[in-house]
Amino acid sequence: MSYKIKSRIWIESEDNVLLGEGRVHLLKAIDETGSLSKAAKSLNISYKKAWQLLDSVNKSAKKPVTINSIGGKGGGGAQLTKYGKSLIKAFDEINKNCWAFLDEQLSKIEHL
Amino acid sequence: MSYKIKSRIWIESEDNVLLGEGRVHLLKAIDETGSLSKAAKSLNISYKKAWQLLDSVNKSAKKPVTINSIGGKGGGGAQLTKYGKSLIKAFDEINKNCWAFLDEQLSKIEHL
DNA sequence: TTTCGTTATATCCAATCAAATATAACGAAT
DNA sequence: ATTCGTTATATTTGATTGGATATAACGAAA
Repeated sequence: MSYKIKSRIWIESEDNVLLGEGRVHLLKAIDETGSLSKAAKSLNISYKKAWQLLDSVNKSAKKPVTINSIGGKGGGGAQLTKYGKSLIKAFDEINKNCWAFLDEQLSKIEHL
Repeated sequence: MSYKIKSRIWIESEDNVLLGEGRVHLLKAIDETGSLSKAAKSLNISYKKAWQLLDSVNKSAKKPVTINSIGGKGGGGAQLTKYGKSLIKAFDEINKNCWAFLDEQLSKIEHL
């Protein structure tokens, strides 16, 4: 049984985490459900945690990543901005490339 | 001010963490000081944490990474094995390559 | 103006994690 | 035998984290 190489990448802004794997999952769930509370339920995390993550994302980003509305039809909701979608796309691509890169590096430890 | 990409890589064996950045730092300090307690002090971590890390490393590795001795001249000590040194070398190289790789990926977010 | 489901926030409690402390076991040297 | 500094381990305390709960604010629609 050989060793495996694992990795985590994330994007920072002024030493604050902007996007990591968990945050991207949350943003994708918001995009699918249209609300933060439904996204939290779909990910089986508490609303509190989801809200804290989203708040941190929007505070770290240069431009809004979601538009959140309170009240009104359906009680309100959250929507990804175009900017948010482009951030997710960039993260996913870099992350995928990183995995592929590390796969190539496996040869450096297969003899150990 | 632009975003930054950060990363962490680690090597796993049977779903146990074998080597990460912290563990590599500890092993290098052991190599320099010849003892686990001195290594812990030099890294400003508790002996307990250092011991737990080293124990986990040696339990996850296929072959011993350190040889630990109790009692005797100087009270005992810990020494890196050749195998441990080769693991560190491989980790460092892969990690360095990963940083360089992610530097190249920066162009994918510099417009965001 | 009442209803509704949501965002936003505070509070409390449990659980997990880290630090600090204490102590035994060890073996070469004296 | 005693000393010494180390490895190895348990215990306790404190800090941080996360979950659960409660509640206010909101605004469109009925």
